Amino acid sequence: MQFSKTLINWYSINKRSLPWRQTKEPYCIWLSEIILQQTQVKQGLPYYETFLRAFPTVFQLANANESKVLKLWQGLGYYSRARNLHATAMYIVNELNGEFPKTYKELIKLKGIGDYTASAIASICFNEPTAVVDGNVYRVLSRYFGIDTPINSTKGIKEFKSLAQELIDKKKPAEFNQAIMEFGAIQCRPQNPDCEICPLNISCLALKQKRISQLPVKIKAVKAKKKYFNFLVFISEDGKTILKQRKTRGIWQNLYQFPLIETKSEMDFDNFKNHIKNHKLLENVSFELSLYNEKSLVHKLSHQHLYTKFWIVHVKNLKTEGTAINTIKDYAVPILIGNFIESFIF
DNA sequence: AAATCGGGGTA
DNA sequence: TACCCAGATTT
Repeated sequence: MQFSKTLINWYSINKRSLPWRQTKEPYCIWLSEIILQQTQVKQGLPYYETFLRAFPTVFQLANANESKVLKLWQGLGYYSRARNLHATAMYIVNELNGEFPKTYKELIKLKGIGDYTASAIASICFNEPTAVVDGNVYRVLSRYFGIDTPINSTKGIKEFKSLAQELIDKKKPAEFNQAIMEFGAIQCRPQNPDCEICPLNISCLALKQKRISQLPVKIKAVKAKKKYFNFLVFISEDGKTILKQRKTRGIWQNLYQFPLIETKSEMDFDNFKNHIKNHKLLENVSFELSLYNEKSLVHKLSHQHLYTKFWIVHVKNLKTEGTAINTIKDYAVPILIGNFIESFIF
């Protein structure tokens, strides 16, 4: 197959020098693959360095507290990746004597490892010919073969996986898998790819049919819902505030935040002051309320747009234990909270 | 099968 | 704005 040879040749010339390409250590490859899920290389790179420095092997990662892992993950998003990373590290150390499974079939049983990551580790570390299908692969295959099956449909997922599996170079699975992904990231990029210099332009069906900009096809995402978040930033006279760990399912699980009051609409000062007077943290408490941001900060997530206000609540004493303000930087918080903490003068 | 889970980058 | 990113998991 000329397709595979061309890709591998292109890769040998054009691949970026990246730290996880200097090793075949399963721990390193696993770590890099988890970090890079739905994450661009530029964004994930510093996290990879940080994690490897903090946890050089799976044993250090397994022995860490989840809070420490989440703190280092702060800002990268999709925090279930960090929780699953830590849980799987503990499983590998405690149940597998620190040794990684060596096959796709065993790898995919681990928390946080799905079809893509199991294929990546199995091929890169253990030379198993299992094809990876990530966003890059969907794009390259849909264009080159002119396939308009939606890539996020059940049919599309099976179809592209099957096609990639047919195309993989079984003698060089690690090379092929990384080549097609890198090719998608660098050459066959989402917008305005330079098809003039593409080594596959002669036989690319989408180019021939002028459908490059229309492929791959993807089923439309649902529109994000608006939510209205009001954070209570307590400040006591003895230098404490209140941070609470999110234990509910949903976004930011196990991260910390200021006490949150979600409302049906945007709150103004008088409205909100009246709204919180019966709040359990303010019962029989004299407090002085001020609003940090008159205009809501809009924090956009994939499925929610958070219209956020930070309300400063000065009190003499807290009704709970509280957290010393000079230690709040040690807690893993959503970047929305982190940005506030950085800019606010306590 | 569809929804959910982040945050940053691009055009 | 809309879409994308070395996807996985839950509903």
